[in-house]
Amino acid sequence: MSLPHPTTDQISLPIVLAVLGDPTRLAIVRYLASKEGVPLNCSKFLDLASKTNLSYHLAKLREAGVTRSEAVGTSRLITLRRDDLDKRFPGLLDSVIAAADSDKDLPAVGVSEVEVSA
Amino acid sequence: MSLPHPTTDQISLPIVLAVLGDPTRLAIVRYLASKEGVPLNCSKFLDLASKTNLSYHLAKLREAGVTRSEAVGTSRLITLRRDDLDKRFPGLLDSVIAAADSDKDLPAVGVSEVEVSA
DNA sequence: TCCTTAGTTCAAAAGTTATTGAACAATTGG
DNA sequence: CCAATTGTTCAATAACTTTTGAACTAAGGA
Repeated sequence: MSLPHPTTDQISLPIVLAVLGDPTRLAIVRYLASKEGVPLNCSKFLDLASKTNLSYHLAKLREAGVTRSEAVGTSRLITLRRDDLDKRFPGLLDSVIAAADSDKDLPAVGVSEVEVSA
Repeated sequence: MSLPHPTTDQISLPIVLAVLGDPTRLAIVRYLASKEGVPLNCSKFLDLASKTNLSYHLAKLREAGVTRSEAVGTSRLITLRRDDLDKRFPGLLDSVIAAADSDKDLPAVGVSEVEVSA
């Protein structure tokens, strides 16, 4: 941990909803959820927005308490604060992610990626 | 029905989240949920905002597909589109309402009301 | 040490949303 | 018909949010 994060009980519902109500941030959260446990760095999300803009969106997610950013070397490792969100707002994250997964119009990370098969 | 409403499959997740990410609108939805089945008119929400401003917020909720507004005489009867939302985003509305109910900092309808007992 | 990589910060511009008051429309009761 | 009630619309403004590029910092490798 390095940057300011709200504590679990400081996480606010309207702020979380507003933060998730942006397609770019929803795509980030969805991707983090799909790689749960694996801390990702910002470069993973470069197909969603510019580096500067990503920095802005990732800061919003962090400040809302949705993600945790840890400085490691020159990278930031980003993880979903699933436990904290589940404790504070039971069921919310799961239903948002399920809804996002079912929405074909949403931007997504790595959609234009080449699938590497064995 | 009288005013433009999206069909169930036109309801968009980021739009719903953004619309719910406003304390006034969250309070409206919460109150509608607590009076489920009872269509309410706008005047019920006058302690949340001015008449003009309510008109704006209620239009946002309607356009997002969260509520239904029916013109009856000079009133609008407003209901939650629970079935449609549950179909489109299972579990989402319930978890948002449960989270809102547990948040003591959120504005609410009728909080300063006198309780009329028998 | 110098260069590269990873990401931030800052200020400006662009775009969007919220809030207001005054004027309007439609329905209903007297 | 007249007045009251219920809510909308419009234009203005205020307040935020998003996006951008240029300049920056900090760590790590050659």
